[in-house]
Amino acid sequence: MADEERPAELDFWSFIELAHHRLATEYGFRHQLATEVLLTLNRASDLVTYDLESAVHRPRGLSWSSFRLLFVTWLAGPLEPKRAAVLTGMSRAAVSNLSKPLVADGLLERSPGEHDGRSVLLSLTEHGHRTMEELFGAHNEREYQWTSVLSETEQRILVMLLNKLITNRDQFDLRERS
Amino acid sequence: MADEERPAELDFWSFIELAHHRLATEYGFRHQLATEVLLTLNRASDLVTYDLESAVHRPRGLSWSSFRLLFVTWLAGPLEPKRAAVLTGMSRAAVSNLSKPLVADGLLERSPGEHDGRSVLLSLTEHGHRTMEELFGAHNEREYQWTSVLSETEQRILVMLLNKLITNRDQFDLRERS
DNA sequence: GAGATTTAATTAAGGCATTTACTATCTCAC
DNA sequence: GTGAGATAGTAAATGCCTTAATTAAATCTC
Repeated sequence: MADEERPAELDFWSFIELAHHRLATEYGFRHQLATEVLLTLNRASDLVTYDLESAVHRPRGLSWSSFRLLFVTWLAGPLEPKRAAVLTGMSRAAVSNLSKPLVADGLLERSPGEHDGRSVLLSLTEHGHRTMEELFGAHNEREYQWTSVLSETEQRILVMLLNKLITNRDQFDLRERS
Repeated sequence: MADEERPAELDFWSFIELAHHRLATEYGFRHQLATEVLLTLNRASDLVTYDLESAVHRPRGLSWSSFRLLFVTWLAGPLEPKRAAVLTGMSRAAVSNLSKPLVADGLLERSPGEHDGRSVLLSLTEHGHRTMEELFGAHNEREYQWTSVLSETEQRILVMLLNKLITNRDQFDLRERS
C-alpha cells in the first residue's frame, strides 16, 4: 500500500503529514520542522477549543469569548475593561460589546471606578459567581478528559516547551493586539 | 516581595499562573494541571497565529483564513470545496465565501467537476502558485524565528506530545464541525 | 489654572465566519 | 424509471471581533 495513494483518509489533523511531505520533497523550503510544529500547535488548539465551546459553553448560551471574559473576571476581578482586554487577549471594544449581554443577563456588574471618573470596574454578580463555579466544573471535567492521555510528567513537559516557545517573543518585533 | 502583590505585571501570558494559583488554593477544582496545559496551548497558539497574520499575511492583503485555504489548495489541490473545508477546519459555507474574492483576485480557479454535476474543483492559478511560493517563503521564515528557541529534539517532543494529546479524541464524543 | 495632550471607554462601521435555509444533483429502493 | 432521501454548493441572516471615530476625564505644560 503506497503512502502517496491514500487521499481518502486525509483529514484536518493528518493534513499536517501531507504538508510536511510535499514541502520537503517538492519545494525547497528550509524550515519544514518549524511548519510542522506550528501547524500541529494550531490544529491541536483549534480542535480542543472547538470541542470545549460546543460541548460545554454553547449549550449554556455562552460563546467561547464570553467564557473567557467571565473567567478572567472571576479569577482576576474586579478589574477595569482595559485590563480584562489584556488578560483575555481581545480588544477593549470587544470587552465592551461582550459585557453588554452579560450585564443584561445578571452575570456581570459594572460599577464606576473609585479614583478615575473615566474608569469602570467589572465584577461578577453573586449569580455570576455561582454560574462560574458550575460552568467551570463542567469545563474542567472535559479538560481532564482531553489531557488524561498524557501522564503528569508529559503534561509538565508540554507546558514547559510551550512556555519556552513563547519566551523569546521579545527577541523580534512581535505583533500584538493594541 | 510577596507573590500576591504583583498585579501590575500580569499580562495575557502570565495570567495562566494566576489562574493556576487561585484555582488551586481558593477553589476545590480537581484538574488544575489540565487547565494549565490547555490554557497554555491556547495562548501559545493565539500569540503565534496573531503574529503571523499581522506580520506576514495582512500586509499582503490576505486574512489568516484566506491563507489557510490557499495553503491546502496549494498542497492538496485541485480539490472540491467540501474537502477544502475538512482540511482547513472551516465550514463549507466559509470556503464558498472565501473563494469568491480569491477567484476575483486571480489566485484561485473554480472548474466544474468531472463526474458530478454538483461538484466543483478548486485549484491555484499560475499566479496563485507563484504567490504562494513567495508568501510561504515569508511565512516559513517567521515560523523559523518562532521555533528556533527550541532545539530540534525539543521540537520533535512537542510535536509528539501534541499528537498524543489529540489521538484519543475518538475516546469520547468529540464535537466537530459538520 | 487654562489649554493641549494623553488615556479610558463606548459607539459606529466593516470584515469574516458561522448557522440556517435553499437549489440542484445524485443515489437507492421499489 | 419514478420518487424519497442524501449530498454539494451557494445565499441569506446572524454574531463576533476588529479598527476608527467619538466622548469624557485625567495629566502635563507654561
